[in-house]
Formats: sequence, structure tokens, C-alpha cells
Amino acid sequence: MLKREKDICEVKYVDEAKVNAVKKEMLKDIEINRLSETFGILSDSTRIKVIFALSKRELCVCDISNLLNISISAISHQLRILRNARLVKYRKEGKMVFYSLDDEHISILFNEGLKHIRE
Amino acid sequence: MLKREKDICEVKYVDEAKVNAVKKEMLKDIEINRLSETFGILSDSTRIKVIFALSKRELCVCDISNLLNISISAISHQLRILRNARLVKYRKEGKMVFYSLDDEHISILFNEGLKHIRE
DNA sequence: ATCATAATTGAGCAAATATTCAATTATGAT
DNA sequence: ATCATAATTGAATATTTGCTCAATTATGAT
Repeated sequence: MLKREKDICEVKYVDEAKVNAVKKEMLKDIEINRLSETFGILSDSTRIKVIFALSKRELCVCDISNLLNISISAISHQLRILRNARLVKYRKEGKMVFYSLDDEHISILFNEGLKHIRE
Repeated sequence: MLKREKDICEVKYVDEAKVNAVKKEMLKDIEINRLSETFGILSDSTRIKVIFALSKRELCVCDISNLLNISISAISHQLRILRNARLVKYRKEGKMVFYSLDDEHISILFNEGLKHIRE
């Protein structure tokens, strides 16, 4: 009755019905991946600072670098991640590039996180 | 006028006033760390599945291992992370340990994330 | 007591990730 | 055109992180 492809865990006391019931309700793989990616973007302290700073006002790369005391290169790499995730947008003005927040929803998530740690 | 400890970035065109204004409002280090830790816990697909499963019902370690098709050891390591973050609680019954969600607020955050990716 | 099972733990490994460094692109000033 | 500055990029490095494996703890059954 208990058929398993993996014979590592030949567990006897598993409640199959219970496990299967949860398995049916389980999130889809794509949802799980998108969720972990979304939260992953907010899981780095540098990116948190960038998002918070940009929630206050538009800033150029150099401003952010100075504000966070982090190298231009490092910040540029992180901005690319935020850009790819469509969390920030930018506009060019001469040699400078100004970044600002692009996504309303991430703000909600971000503030929900703030609420959580401040309670 | 422009005094900096780091002479790597001797930038001239930084808008000091703007940067300082944002710097004043910046989150405290401890808040930033807690935020990134909180989001970091939700940034792993295995932990997402565990949290989702436990949001449906209480499960023992072995159930979770079977449900997610992942080794007992691996799941135990992840459960420790969730325990340390006080996101799950447990009760012992004989040799088995049953886990369930401990934190209402994380559910809110989790569901906000779900909303975000599903919109 | 011994044995088997459920779970935890620590060490080691492999994959992912953040930062640095050097090179490059792009723009504006001369 | 040359030069300086703002930013991006790729490679290399260092750190972090998730998993496996082996050993260990804890409980229940015999």
C-alpha cells in the first residue's frame, strides 16, 4: 500500500491521508518560486536601504553610494537586481542616472514587514 | 567643505543636503537587520512550502519530510531556523514532534506576498 | 537492559550571492 | 578630437546558505 520512489524514508507512521490532503492544496511551483524571489529581493540589507531611501525621494547612483557608504560598483549591481525585478525605475539626465521606486505593491509588502518588526 | 573618510568616491556633484535629509530619516541598523532577516526567512522555497503546509494543519517532522520529498535532516535544519525566528511552535507526543505556525503576523506578510505575485 | 524509531545536531560540501577590482560605455566640457 | 566624470559590466573573491552524511539524543517497545 505504501509505495514510494525514494526508499530512504521508509517511514511507517506517516499519516498518508493527512499528507495527501495538504499536498492537494499546496502552492504551485511557479507561485513558490515567485514568492521566494520576491521576498529574496527584500532579504538583503543593502537593498532594503536602497528601497527605503528611494521611498523618500529620487536619488542618483552617486547619492545612494554616498548615503549608504558603499561603492558605486556594488550599488550599481544591486540596482540592476532591483531594476530586473521592476522595483525601481530610472531616468537619465546628462551623465547621471536617477532612480526611484516603480512598484506600489512592494511598498505595501515592505511596510507590512516594518509593522511586523516594530510591533 | 566636503569631508569624507573614504577618499575613493571624491564625488563633486553629490547633493549633500538631499543625501543628509534622507540619511536623517534612514531606518536604524537594527531595524534593517530585522527586516532583512524576516524577509530572508521567506526567501527560501523549502521554508515557504513548510509555512504554507503548516498554515493548513499541524504536521510532524516526518509528515513534512514526506510531503515535500526532502530528507528528515534537511527539514529539521529548516525547522530550527523557523523555530529560532519564532514562526513555528512545536509539541512533543511520544517520539514525534508536531509543528504548527506560531506567528499571526508572518501570515499577513506571507499573504501579502501571495497577493503581490498573483495580481 | 537492548533495540528500533523520530528527531536534532555538527561538520563538510556545493551552490548561490554580495562585494571588490579592473575594464568599459556614455555623456559633457574643453 | 581629448579629457574627466557617472555609471555599468564581467571576472574573481569572499561570504552565506541549503543540503548530505554521520553521529547523537530521546522516547517507546520488547
